[in-house]
Amino acid sequence: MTDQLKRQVTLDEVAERAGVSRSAASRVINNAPHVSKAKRDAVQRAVNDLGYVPNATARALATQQVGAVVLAISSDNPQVFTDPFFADVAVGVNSVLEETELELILQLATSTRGQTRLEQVLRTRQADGVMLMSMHGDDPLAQIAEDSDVPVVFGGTPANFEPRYYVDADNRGGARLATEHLVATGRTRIATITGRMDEGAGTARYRGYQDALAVAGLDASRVVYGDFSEEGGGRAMEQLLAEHPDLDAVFVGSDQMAIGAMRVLKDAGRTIPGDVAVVGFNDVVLARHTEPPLSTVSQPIQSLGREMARMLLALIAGESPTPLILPTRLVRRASS
Amino acid sequence: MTDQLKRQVTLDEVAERAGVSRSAASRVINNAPHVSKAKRDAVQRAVNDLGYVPNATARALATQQVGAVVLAISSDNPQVFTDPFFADVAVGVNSVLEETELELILQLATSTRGQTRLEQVLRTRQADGVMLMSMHGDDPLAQIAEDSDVPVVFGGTPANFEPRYYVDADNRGGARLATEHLVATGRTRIATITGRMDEGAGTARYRGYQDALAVAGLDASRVVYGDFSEEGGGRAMEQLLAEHPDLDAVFVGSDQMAIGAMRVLKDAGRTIPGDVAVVGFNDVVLARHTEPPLSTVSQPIQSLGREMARMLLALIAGESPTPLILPTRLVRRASS
DNA sequence: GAAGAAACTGGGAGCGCTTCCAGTGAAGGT
DNA sequence: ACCTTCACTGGAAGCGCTCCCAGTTTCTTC
Repeated sequence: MTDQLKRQVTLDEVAERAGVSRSAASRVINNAPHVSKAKRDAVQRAVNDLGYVPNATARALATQQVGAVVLAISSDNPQVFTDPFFADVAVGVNSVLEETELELILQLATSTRGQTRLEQVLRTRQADGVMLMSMHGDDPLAQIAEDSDVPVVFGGTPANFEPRYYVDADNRGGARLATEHLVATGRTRIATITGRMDEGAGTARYRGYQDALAVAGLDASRVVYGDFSEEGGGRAMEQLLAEHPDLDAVFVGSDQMAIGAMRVLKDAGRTIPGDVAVVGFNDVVLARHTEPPLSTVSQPIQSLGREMARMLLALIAGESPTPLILPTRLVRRASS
Repeated sequence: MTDQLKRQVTLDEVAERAGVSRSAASRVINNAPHVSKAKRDAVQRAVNDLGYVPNATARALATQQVGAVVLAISSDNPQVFTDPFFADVAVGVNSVLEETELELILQLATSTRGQTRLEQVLRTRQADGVMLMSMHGDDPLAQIAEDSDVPVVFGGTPANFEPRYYVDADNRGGARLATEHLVATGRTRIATITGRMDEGAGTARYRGYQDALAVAGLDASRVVYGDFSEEGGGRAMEQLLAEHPDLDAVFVGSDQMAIGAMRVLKDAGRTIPGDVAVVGFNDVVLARHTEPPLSTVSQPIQSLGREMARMLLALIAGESPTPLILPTRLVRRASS
């Protein structure tokens, strides 16, 4: 950081050097029409000579467009972003944003301050668009976002609330697939550990479980409500074992919880999949490495990010995209 | 996105309602001196009544400060960010930025476009500061960043290049710890699989390995160069086995590679840690769940992010912080 | 060759905020 | 009572860029 902050080259200087007006220079920068070839070239040359790069801030002020969108994770847990899930989403989002001029602002709205800031962005258009993830059912931000003037697309859906624009994975379908698979392999006393019931993913997966058992005519009452965490999964499994010692399979609402559950199962002396089959959801890297490797439902996470970004772009362009539900598929491994 | 984009409340409106000049209003917003208590209160009230929120863009233009810093990951691999490592760094960075007014821009400079953009940010001060991660030795961005007018702090260091401001983990010390541990447990034919040798982390860990063996008076020639990936680790292990079938331990430059190496080891019929002890580096979550659980060197990743942010803040404030090296520690598990 | 259309061109008014500066008046000192 | 001193105050000049608009030039077409 030297002191001689060499002043930025401005449009005026470019215009002067090219011998044209600032308006003309601006036009060629934004390649708008109504500039003669000669001037266009002159400006082009001046730009190169001077190494001119437009000042994004000034442009933003003049055009009333920020030139940035935010990817927001709203949660009470500062560590959520630590979930590899989000990194994947971010990669997807980035891949499509990279083709545009838009910056990606990361808002981990995990403290009150963060929430407030996100709220202000939503209310006062401090970004051209917002992608909102991991909303809990009663998060007031959901409604604020829905009412906002700035384009918002949800990633996943809160329970009890269907946003206008969202992209989600087919949680219900995936859960049904998983449960059907358990049925098909001869299990009859199939339990489930759900995710948080105030998140769409939690309830949808539970419904998928119910769907499959209803069709098969099996009892769907072996359920314990979990919280998506590994420890929570362990606790839930203990409770399940206590209340339904006869179970021969369990569909778990997330891989994290499934890992906790498997540990408890093993500690209790049950073999997997001999005594009880386990299938999770998400297909995190870890699932491949557990003992035994975990059967799970895989969702295209990077695609989710990509589609969110695309949908947001469409919204910004003034279109009205329809919500998107991405397919999930069963990945069968040794635990079932 | 309704059409009635209710125009934003401006400072002028606040001033008018409070019956003061715009200058005065501006002063109280930025709580600068030279405003009487009476006016201050009046403005305060107007702000609340109107729900005024300053326009960040306009402010940025006037103050010549962007109000945002970027966290950049420069790499040729679009998937790098998928490494849970970065998510952790981001969480750390966010935790300190949350206390400030600064936005966090994520730059996954993974394509040519991305690199170019990052370069422009660096050259034309489109951000108040930059945190740069995962630089390869010959990445031209390193030099550009170092010469830039905008404050830059490096996360980790490229090989052959010591940036002015950086925070890094004590890779060499950690590697030495790991290797000493192998020595202490009676191993004598200790091999290593290195990381990419154009990254500081790669070379430093290799040196740590050499340090320990030199002190112990053991042979340090059983080395194969890896690339930090799981497959690369597997290939490296195969080569090691072929060239040094007598090895009884291997220090691997990253957990990812260690996982690949363990698979190859098992496939080759060697028991872990019976025949050969394995220790990795990073302590990714996965390390806890491998079979057997992987001994590894843990580094405080979130702290790294936090310290990078803090250092950047200091730089922006005009201070001259000194580089920081964070401690690493050995986590002993069943693989050694 | 004249009229009308079409394509350029540059002046200037902002976008919303900060900040310099000259001016005002009250408080303090002698 | 007079002169400083100093906290206020608001007007005005930008920050760098976009874009409307009126004026000018060039091109068509009879």
